[in-house]
Amino acid sequence: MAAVAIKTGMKAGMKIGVLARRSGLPVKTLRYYEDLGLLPAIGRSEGGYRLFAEESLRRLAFIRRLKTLGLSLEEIQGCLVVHDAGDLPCGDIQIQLERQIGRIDAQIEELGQLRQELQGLLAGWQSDPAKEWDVICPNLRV
Amino acid sequence: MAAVAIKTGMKAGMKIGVLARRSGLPVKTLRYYEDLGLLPAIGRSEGGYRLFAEESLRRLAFIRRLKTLGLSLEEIQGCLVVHDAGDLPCGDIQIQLERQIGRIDAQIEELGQLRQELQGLLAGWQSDPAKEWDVICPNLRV
DNA sequence: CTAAAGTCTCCCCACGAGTGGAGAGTCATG
DNA sequence: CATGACTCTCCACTCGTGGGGAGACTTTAG
Repeated sequence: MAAVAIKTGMKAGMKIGVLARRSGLPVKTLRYYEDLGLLPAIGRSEGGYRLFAEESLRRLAFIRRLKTLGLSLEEIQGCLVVHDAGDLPCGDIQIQLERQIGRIDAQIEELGQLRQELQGLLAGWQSDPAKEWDVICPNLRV
Repeated sequence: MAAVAIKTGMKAGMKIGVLARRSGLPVKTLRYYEDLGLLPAIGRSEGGYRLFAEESLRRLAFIRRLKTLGLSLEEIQGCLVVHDAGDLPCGDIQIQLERQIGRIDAQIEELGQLRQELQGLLAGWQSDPAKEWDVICPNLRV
């Protein structure tokens, strides 16, 4: 009985397939994250199988959330390193998110300019102009 | 005299280095374009060197222009095929550019939503909240 | 004990638009 | 004719985030 209690009570760690099912991520992705150091396993089974703690689920949720916010795995890892050092990563995450807003703004700006250029071109577009010998498309004065 | 006139008058074609200098593009890029079929050479010299016509310069200007407008080489090639068939590619280019505006709009929309999500998160951000045991960053309710 | 399912490592593939280099051949100038 | 500049082909690599599969091993259920 005690042995059973110990057995069921001791979480030796999930194998990767269980973590995959519980997190909804492919096994390949979990291995990839572990290789990157993003998702440390607590160890290996006797046969060499990766073993993950419950905490890995929180970690993966965190990673996924930051990924949907547009952070790269490298940036996410930066935050996790802080967390793993025992500190609250909120400050670092804030910085990353602000930087991300900056990137987005730059991109939107760039896209807006491009859009305007395209609009301007199309505004004066003649779909069937006179053929010119020295230009591929007379609408594009290159 | 006649021979000289023929010699100077006959443009046997530029070698790739000349085209590179005159177009401002790297030799490697020109070879790459030629491999893709984007920039046909008029032939080869006896020694196997690519020879390009003057027209290649216009072609490259065209390619560059459409590239700055955000079209892929594949899309550009689509337009050039029409041109090479002897037709005016204006209609096809117009379609591509309109499609490109559509892509840009979709991207801007997506970026705007992401930006808003980030803004919302940062609006209520607490850079030094109480530590919680079951969450990596209390600002991110994952 | 056996068969199936799970897991391991290792390597290649994808995308787009090139870039870099090796080794060999060609051309132009002195 | 020699030397340097030019060009050729072929191969690998870049960046990020994994996916696919082979071949071997481990674990689990019956």
